[in-house]
Amino acid sequence: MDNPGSSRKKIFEELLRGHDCAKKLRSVINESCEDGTATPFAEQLVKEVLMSFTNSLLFLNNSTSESHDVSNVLQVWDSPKSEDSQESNCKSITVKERRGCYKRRRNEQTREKESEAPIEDGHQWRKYGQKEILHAKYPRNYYRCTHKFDQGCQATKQVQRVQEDPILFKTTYYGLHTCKNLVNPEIILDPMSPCASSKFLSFDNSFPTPSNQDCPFFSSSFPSSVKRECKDEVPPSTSSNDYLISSDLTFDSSPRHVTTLSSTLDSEYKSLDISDVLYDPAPLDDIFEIESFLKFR
DNA sequence: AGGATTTGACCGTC
DNA sequence: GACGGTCAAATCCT
Repeated sequence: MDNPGSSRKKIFEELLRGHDCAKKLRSVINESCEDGTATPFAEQLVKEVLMSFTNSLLFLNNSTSESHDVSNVLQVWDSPKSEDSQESNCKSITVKERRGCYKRRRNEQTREKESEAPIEDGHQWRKYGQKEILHAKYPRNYYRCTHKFDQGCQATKQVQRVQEDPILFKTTYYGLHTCKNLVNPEIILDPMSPCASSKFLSFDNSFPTPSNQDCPFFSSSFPSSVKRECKDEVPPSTSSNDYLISSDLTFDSSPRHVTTLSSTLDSEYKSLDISDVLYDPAPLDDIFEIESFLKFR
């Protein structure tokens, strides 16, 4: 029986092959048209095929361990497992005994964002701690993914007001979401965004733009009136699937799909390597950049 | 009642 | 020993 890594590699290669074929098909279709552009329907079909391959590749990438993984090549978020190898010492003991089996973050890939309000980042978070930080005027708030225990999602974030500019909140993300909420996130790109290079996602319609009123995650630093973090920073519908591309909407440059969310999510996912590639609202061809990453293995 | 937040304590790292 | 990250009991909210 093949080892998992080998199987995965084969799956990747097959997906890439399909991806490549879809690309060629697109060229064929375009060439078959006099003006070099395919019919909208054909174009849409090709897009959907490409999206399917892309999502599969992305899924595969997200669901893998860091070994034998494009994550390594792509410098995808990885948990500091190597560093924490001794953590296994903690796993066989009881929860009570595990207490204190904590590691200070070090050399872990992070992404940071500052915004005027707590960020709607498309995930559900639960606050698990607050800490006064030395020389910092405002406490740091610690959040973990709500799905930490039910899905083993290791994503965490820290939110702290910016001392120099208390209007701003600095959010630091650690780890990738591996949770999978399979509710259709209806992700779209925002080709109109000024930060075209930021590959962020937007969720169709309705989730509210966060405001201080809605998302007062700061507690003790903010007296009384605000005790809770915003009920949900997000609609309960997103997760690693957030990174999936909706074939309906993706790459649709029509402004009607542009939601106000862009401004709040915006460069949230800037550092999402493979996701970046996949969601870059640049011309469709850019999506094939994934190949250069994946073939790097 | 169940889920989320608060907060003091624990413990690894520096 | 100080600091920072996490745990978990107590508390709060819906």
